[in-house]
Amino acid sequence: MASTSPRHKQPDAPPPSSFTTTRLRLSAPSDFAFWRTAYSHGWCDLPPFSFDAERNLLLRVIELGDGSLAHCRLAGAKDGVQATITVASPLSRSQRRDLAQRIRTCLRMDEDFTAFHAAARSHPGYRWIARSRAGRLLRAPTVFEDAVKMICTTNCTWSLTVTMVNALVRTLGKQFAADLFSFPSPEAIASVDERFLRERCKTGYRSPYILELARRVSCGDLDVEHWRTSTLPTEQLFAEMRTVKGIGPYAAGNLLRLMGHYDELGLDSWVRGKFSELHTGGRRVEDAAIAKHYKRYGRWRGLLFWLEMTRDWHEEKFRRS
DNA sequence: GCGTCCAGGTCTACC
DNA sequence: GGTAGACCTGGACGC
Repeated sequence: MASTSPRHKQPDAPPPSSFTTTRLRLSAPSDFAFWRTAYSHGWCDLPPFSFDAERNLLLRVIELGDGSLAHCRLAGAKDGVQATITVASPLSRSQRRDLAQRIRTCLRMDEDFTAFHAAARSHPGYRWIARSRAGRLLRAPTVFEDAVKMICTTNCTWSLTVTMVNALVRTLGKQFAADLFSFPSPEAIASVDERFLRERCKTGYRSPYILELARRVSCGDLDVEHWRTSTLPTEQLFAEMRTVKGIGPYAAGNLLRLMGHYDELGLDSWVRGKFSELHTGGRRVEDAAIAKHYKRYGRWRGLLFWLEMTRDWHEEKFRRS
């Protein structure tokens, strides 16, 4: 998971004016908050996502099921999301449905957070979560993209993660317009070798892990997309994720959160420091002590934990949410 | 400017 | 099961 707050940069250049622009209105439950979701962790700062913090916009290129590309400019609306879509040729009805569903998946618009917000209200220290309608965590259109990005967050600084993902997108993604690309498919990554990833994408020792994941997914040996709908108990899903090389306890714990399983914490150095800052006056604490602290919150502990760690991102920078 | 050291998760070999 | 070292890069630091 992105363990530093996203940094605002200039949004990508707009698509060519010769393209067709259309609008989609996506309805959401009353406890949905667009910007709380878009800015819930660092994914909004990793290509193909980008964001405009001045105007509260989330942007990205999405690849549809038929391989066509659409540039999406997403904004919060009174009852959901307003999407401004730019495409090379007009969307068919099925393409519009496909695109709408992918946006809803990224923003978790069809998930029920009623029980979570009720749980948050029952703890005085977490009532702000329900009030601010927080809880939905942004994710990619595909689990494959989430998994590759998660591997790219391991054992490095956030700036290096941005470098790696940016290079993957620019060298192996499909180009939509001058500076706009999709995230590369498993097949695209599987088509190159380890040296390409090391030298062109700067993924270093993670290269064989990313390559193996891409090859297993592209040949059908591993179905990561079913992780989002899996009914497996969290422990088993965690174990399945751990079979992917490069996905250790931290990466699996954070991926689980993106799959809607919130009983793992997914600790890294940043959240350990943040926990110490908030709870022990800066004194270093063992992972077991952090786990014990959140155990009382049951199946929601991983989400309450994450929202507590990142609360100041919104309060200091985006008070409008 | 250059060299050295360190931080950051995961894997593998070894005990 | 637990531990140590390697992996790779960028940033901090000292010279």
